[in-house]
Amino acid sequence: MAEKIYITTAIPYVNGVPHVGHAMDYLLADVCARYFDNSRFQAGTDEHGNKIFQKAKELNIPVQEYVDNNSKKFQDFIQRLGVEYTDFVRTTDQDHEKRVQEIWEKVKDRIYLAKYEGWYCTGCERYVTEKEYEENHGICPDHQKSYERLAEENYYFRLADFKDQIREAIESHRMRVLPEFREKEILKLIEDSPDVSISRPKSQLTWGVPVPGDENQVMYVWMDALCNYITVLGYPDKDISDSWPAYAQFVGKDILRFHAILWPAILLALGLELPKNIVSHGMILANGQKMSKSIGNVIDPIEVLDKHGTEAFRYFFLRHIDTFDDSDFTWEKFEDAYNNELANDLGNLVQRLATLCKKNNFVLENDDTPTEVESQYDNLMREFRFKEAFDEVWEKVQAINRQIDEDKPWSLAKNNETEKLKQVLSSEVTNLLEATNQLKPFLPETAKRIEEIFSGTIEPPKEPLFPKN
RNA sequence: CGUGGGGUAGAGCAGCCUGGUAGCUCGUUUGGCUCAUAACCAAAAGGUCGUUGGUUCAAAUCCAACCCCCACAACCA
Repeated sequence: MAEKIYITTAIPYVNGVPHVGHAMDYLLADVCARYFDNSRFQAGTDEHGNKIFQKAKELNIPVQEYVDNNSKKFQDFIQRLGVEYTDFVRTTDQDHEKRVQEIWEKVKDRIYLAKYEGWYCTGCERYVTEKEYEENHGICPDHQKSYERLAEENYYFRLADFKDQIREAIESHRMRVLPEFREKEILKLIEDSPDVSISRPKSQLTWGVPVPGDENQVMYVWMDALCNYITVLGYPDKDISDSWPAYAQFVGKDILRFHAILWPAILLALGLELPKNIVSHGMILANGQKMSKSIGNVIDPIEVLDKHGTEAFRYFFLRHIDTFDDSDFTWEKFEDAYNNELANDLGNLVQRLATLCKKNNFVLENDDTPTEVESQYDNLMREFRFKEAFDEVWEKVQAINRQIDEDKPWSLAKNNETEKLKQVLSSEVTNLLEATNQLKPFLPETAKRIEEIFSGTIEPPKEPLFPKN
């Protein structure tokens, strides 16, 4: 058996409930994993940091209990998306914490202690950039407080040591950054990326992994969270060479820079190979606007799932949300896609074709799986252009509707042209099964149902695949 | 002079890198069919391709300038 293809998703910060945007990582990774069915699939949750610590305090529950609950919510969410992972990592796992500390020790010669000075908001409990400071005229808009000039000691990671190697890896496509326009962005960004602060004084951050050998410092998010991709495999205790380097790492564009610059630097420091592909997707907008709690336009993915189910959810987010770029979600678009495409194009096609087969006692004779031919579909899938690949599948579905209209099997039946009728139905069903095969990574349950319907005695489903409301 | 993306039919988008009759989906109008979830198929209407200039036999596509929108800018997916 060939080695497994390792696929990863970003680990969400569990200071809230699953957001519709989280779904993109999982869905894209799942499509990829299902396409190369021999894959190892990581998912997880990021559970350290002040926001979580405070949130738990506000709710007056122990922090560990709080993150346990929230992590569970994400696991349930992933399951409801029909996404099947093989490994789940939590940054509060003991194994993870221990391994991150070991990793820290291994890259110690790339880490140095330095003073950080900047404008700090005691309300937000964070430093702001010079620019933000100027734009807000020195006053935090969220808390109406003046920023304070503070200084503290942080450990920094010597990113500068690896810039050339990383740039070379990206340019040579040894490590691909997708899509292309993001690659350009990252290549520009590398130039003036400063060393990254990877710890905080304990006085400021308690809920985190202690820095080994310095009881006054706690690891800040990056070291802790990014390393999940290898700690979950067992690094450094275990040999991870059957999974690492990852074939594809899926991330949102907002955290691409950390995955395409800092993360490779850490890997290089460890002497590990770089991932083959880093695939970034866009944000989901609501009516063209960024979703935010203050505007109140947040789409709750659970509501969408409750209303329309897993398959419809996957359909919309994989075909009508661009694989790489920002896209708009509106209920109207969702419902149009459901009715016009899932119900009318595909659902109705299955229904009419199954009925035609049944009425004419047609059974597919050689249920050999359709011959797999290298096609545009495969090219697109391998380039992670899932939406376009999905379009390709849909074109096939629509072509079968056209074919049935042209063949007019009902007339053939009326005129007793049984041979021709058999031929025509056979071709139509075969085409549908071919399309179904390609549908599998996107809509696995639907594909399974269609295959069941057309195997053996063909019986149209009593309940339509996608009932209209 | 921060970085990147975008401005193409009523809406949403593709085409631009590798110039050569302006395309897709939805919506609208009309016709066809009856196997099907009032579904399916066909045809039609609808565009100064942000603005101005340049290169060229030829520009949505290349170049220059400008106008407008959006995202990112050390943790709000």
